[in-house]
Amino acid sequence: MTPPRALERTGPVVARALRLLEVFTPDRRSLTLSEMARHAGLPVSTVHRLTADLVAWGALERDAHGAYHIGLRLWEIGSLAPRGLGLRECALPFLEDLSQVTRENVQLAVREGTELVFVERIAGTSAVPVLTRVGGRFALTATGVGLVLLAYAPPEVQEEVLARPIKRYTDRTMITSREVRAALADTRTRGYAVSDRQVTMDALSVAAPVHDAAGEVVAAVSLVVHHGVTPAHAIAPLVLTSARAISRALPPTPPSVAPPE
Amino acid sequence: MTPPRALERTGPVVARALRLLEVFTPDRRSLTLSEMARHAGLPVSTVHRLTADLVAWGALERDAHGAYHIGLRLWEIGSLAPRGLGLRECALPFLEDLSQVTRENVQLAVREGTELVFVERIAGTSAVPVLTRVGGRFALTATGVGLVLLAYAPPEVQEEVLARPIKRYTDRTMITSREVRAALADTRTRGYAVSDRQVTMDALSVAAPVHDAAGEVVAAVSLVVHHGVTPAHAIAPLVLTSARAISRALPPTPPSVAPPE
DNA sequence: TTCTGTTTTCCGGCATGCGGAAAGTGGCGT
DNA sequence: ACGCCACTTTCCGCATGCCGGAAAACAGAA
Repeated sequence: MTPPRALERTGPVVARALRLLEVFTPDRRSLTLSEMARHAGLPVSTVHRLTADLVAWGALERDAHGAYHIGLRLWEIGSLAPRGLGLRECALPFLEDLSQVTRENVQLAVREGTELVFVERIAGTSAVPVLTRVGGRFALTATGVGLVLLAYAPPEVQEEVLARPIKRYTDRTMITSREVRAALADTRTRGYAVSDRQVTMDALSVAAPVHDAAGEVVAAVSLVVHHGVTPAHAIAPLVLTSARAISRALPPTPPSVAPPE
Repeated sequence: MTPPRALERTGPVVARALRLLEVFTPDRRSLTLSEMARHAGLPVSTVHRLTADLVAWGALERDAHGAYHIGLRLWEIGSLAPRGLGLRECALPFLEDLSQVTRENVQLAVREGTELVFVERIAGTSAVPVLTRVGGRFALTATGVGLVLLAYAPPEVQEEVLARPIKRYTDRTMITSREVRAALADTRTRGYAVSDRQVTMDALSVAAPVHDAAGEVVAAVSLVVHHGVTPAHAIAPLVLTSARAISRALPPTPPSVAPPE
């Protein structure tokens, strides 16, 4: 049924325990002991022992039916992540301005390895439905924010992403690495990225980079509007301005250079 | 200088690694290796080894200066906590209504052991300054949300909280367990709690319980207004209504009965 | 330069995690 | 009612892999 996952049951250390947290995903927020064991590729008795520790600390919680969930404690600690809530708090006022003015969707994302993670998303009142979730992941190749983050990512990351087959969402989604490379070049020269009907057929998004004090691109903001109403170049100044404002509001300490992979 | 922390360096297991995450707090979001060791009460070499694992997984990140931070990965996983982002997502629309109508502060909190954790906080445009942070902790005895959560908490928890000395914020803060007991009783009979100048001298908060499908109190909502403008009983219906609406919006599965302590 | 407070590496001993197996639990279909 | 099956929990002996002192490599500050 559920692919039991190719597993190297070799157990460095804590890695084992962390593997148990990884099995929770946006669409699997609740798991039983044996489900966890299956998904993590670990023997049940081992999982039983480890979960006991995790529950004792509050990283996991157990409900009335005996199923495990991610615990509040973990959320609490997680909310201290500079690139998570920290970034969100800095950016929020500006994102709200952007949202109020345009009544459209605003998104804030950072890169994590070869994917992106949405840190905030404000739904405009009359906005296009988008398929994103705060804390959710997405490919770097299709969205506006993704193109920005990829355009300014280290070359190794770009190569790794381009080497793999590219996910298609609509029949306008770029699928050859040639197309993507061109889009990345455009992004760098213009200073902002455009994603026209790449993810859904009714959305157009324009995204701009957020820099830290050291000049590194640490995040990307985007505005997602209905396709065909306003041209991208008309939206761009608005997004660029917000991105600059956020950059200026970031704390002087570099928000950390994460070792990806 | 920094209290090196009374430590039982006895090392069950994973507990050790989790202890390393605990050393991060809202006002200490960035720590060096040896600071972590000191605060966790563990030998440096042990910490060095463990952090390596944590960094490899993404629970911690390391910045240019070699300092450690909570990693984005942890935030990501943490955002799957039903009592964290999950709850927030259910409640947000209602909280926003409440905020828009009153232009005051709205707060959503859950109980964790003998304290409360703020899950969301919306700052009204003309609102009283409050000293709370999303993801932050607070005593159960002073705020409106706290009284609600305590009023419906299991007796052991109530006793434990009342047995300890009660923290004072203003000279109107209740400090005897007798006073608090009375307030809890009032809360239960009225169905909502009032905190009048208990935390700051210019704020009045009214809070109501949020129930899950099983009828358990799982969270509390509150409205924080300027003291002296509107009487509490005039605000109560608004808060009660919102709390009911949120209760109805919660998923049928009980959001988990956390083993506290 | 020297000195103090780091971070990193190394390694031998033994504590501790490991996981198979068997006992305990519960839900479901017949 | 019964027995079946899949799940959870407990137990225990083996050897794995963690543990942390000590010393080396490093980085600033005086």
